[in-house]
Amino acid sequence: MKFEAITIKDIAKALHLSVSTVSKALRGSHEISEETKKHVLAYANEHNYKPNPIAQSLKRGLSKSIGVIVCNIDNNFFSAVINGIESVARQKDYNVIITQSQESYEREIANSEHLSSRSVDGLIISLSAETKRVDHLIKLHDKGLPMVFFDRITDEIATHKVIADNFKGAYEGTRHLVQQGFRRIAHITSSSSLSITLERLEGYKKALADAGLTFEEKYIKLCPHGGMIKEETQQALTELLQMKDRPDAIFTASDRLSTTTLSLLRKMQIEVPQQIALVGFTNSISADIFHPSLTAVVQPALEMGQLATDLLIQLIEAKRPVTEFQKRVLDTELQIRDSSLRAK
Amino acid sequence: MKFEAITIKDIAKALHLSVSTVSKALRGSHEISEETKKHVLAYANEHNYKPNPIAQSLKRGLSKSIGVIVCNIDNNFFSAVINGIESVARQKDYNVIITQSQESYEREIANSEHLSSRSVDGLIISLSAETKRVDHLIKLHDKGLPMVFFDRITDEIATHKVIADNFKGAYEGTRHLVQQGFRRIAHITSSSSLSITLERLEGYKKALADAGLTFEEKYIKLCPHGGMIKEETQQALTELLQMKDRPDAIFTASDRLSTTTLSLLRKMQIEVPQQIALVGFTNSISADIFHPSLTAVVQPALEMGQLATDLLIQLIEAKRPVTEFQKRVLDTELQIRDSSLRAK
DNA sequence: CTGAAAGCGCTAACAC
DNA sequence: GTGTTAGCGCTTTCAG
Repeated sequence: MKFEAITIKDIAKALHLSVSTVSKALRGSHEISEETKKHVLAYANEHNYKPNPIAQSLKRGLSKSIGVIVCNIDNNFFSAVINGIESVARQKDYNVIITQSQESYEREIANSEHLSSRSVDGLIISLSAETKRVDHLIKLHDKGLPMVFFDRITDEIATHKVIADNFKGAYEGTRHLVQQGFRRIAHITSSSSLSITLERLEGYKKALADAGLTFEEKYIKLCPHGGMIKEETQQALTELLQMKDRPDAIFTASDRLSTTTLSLLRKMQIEVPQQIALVGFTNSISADIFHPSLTAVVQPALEMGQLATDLLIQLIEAKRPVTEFQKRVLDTELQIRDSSLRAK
Repeated sequence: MKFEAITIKDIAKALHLSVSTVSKALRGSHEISEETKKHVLAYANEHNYKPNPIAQSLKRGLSKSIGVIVCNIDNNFFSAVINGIESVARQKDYNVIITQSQESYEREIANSEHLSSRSVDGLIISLSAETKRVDHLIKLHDKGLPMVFFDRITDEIATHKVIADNFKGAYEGTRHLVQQGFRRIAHITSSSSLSITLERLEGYKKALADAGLTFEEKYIKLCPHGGMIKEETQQALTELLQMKDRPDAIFTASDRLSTTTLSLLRKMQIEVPQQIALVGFTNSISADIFHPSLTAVVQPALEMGQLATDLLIQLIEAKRPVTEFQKRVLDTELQIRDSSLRAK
């Protein structure tokens, strides 16, 4: 089975014109008489002619589509980013092809190779938690494939980048816990190779330092798969809770980590915030109905997606090679709820 | 800027062969000598040759990509379905292009037209809440575009369909409330034009009937935009709560409606389940950490996506027109949590 | 103002 | 076993 559509040739035949005349007429060229144009347009509309985008792509060497690689769609942060990507792409008449790395380095490589080789005009990427080397992307970038990074970025490729103000977000989240009177604040975060991990860690450290609290290495727990593997989070949490100077608060660094931590605490019947407080990065639309409602550092996910797409399309459509690259840092928002409030 | 890649022609030139020889060698044709094949393969590998998928598509008249139209990605049910679609598509070497209707009829039409006209080989669709007529899809289907419906389906197009057992899911959810001792059970649901609305309503009614409870029209509240517009849900809820024989339980029919209802009840400081119990269709991965944890009718979203994709690819790759269509009905699961438990 | 023809990268008859 | 050629649908010189 295949889908049959009307082509320029069909129109030409029906109207006793040449294909080139029809082609020009359809695109409103000045060299075609008004009358001919009218005929052609009328016939095209009537028969619902749509140019074959594949043929156009082959001709132009551009596919009018952009590829997206995120770790996982099933995550409020990334789905909101994709929402943003989609809206801008649609408006500029680009298709969006979404792929997931599932935090796997292998799959990230496979996806990037699949998406490249002419089938997309550019790439929007957030690195997987497992990714430590970006040679696969450097190779594509060197060959001229435009790309924009967001959220989990790399310094090794010179191109546009869009991130939230991770330092500030983490700083504010941690400072809030300090202000509430918590003193032993743990930090559960992702793979140490991710840019966001470092930035958020720095914000956390600074907030402690500014409050005169000493930073304790033992309170930092890494989850190399960013919460995709529940056991990692379980393990991190268990270790924290077994310490003799057990933390009185936790600051989690990502969407999945935040919800998983809350879920695990609940299973262990540990009361939040009475026994341990919690603040986390999350874009969950349900943070207000969690038990307890979750104090959240929220990223402007939609805007990040929109901006990344704008920047990518600029790169794709640039007449001359772009040499000045932007690193856009958008503000986060701290939404204070019950999970971080000091019991009176 | 555009992405330059090596072509068959380049290989042919370098090896002093013809393009057809190279083409055949690359696909391991028997008519090519082992030696030539070896040379060609070696050169291709070395220079990282990848066939241009656009040219292949144009040639074959197939794009090896499938289009998806869902109302919204930012929703645990749909993102999980997409996860399923993606996994099967990837495995069978198809690209997935995801679009969102945002529950808008207009956008559904625009998306379906955009995706068709040869740029995708088939469509996987869940209808928007606003959609009452499916002429736009009938037109495409009649032209030979394979499509598979899931979740929100239509009877007007003869093709494969994949749904959850909405009747049974709603029946079990409602019966559970009855068993817990609730008697005035309201039902907040989506647009009356959606198949899922009807099926779930029937399950709800049957459960009441089997329990000897009389069905009350006034306890049914429709949200024509399926929860996308918060005010609709707000309105529905307010009306229910102001009744003099106010419901003692609510059964919500979709992901968004369930979380929005819970959120609104919390804002109004109405205790769940003490003042009103709640059971809802939802695939939220966080239902266990809601306040209270939410009793959920869960759909096998991943499997639905996988199955729909399998069926679609069968249609696309069928040698002869398919005339026997399947309607696959997958089981739902009732996860009982606190929101529906009768206070002792 | 209109048409013929080349070519985007690839495949597949059909020659040789 | 290898090469020539036509053609997928479209755009774009270049002639007429």
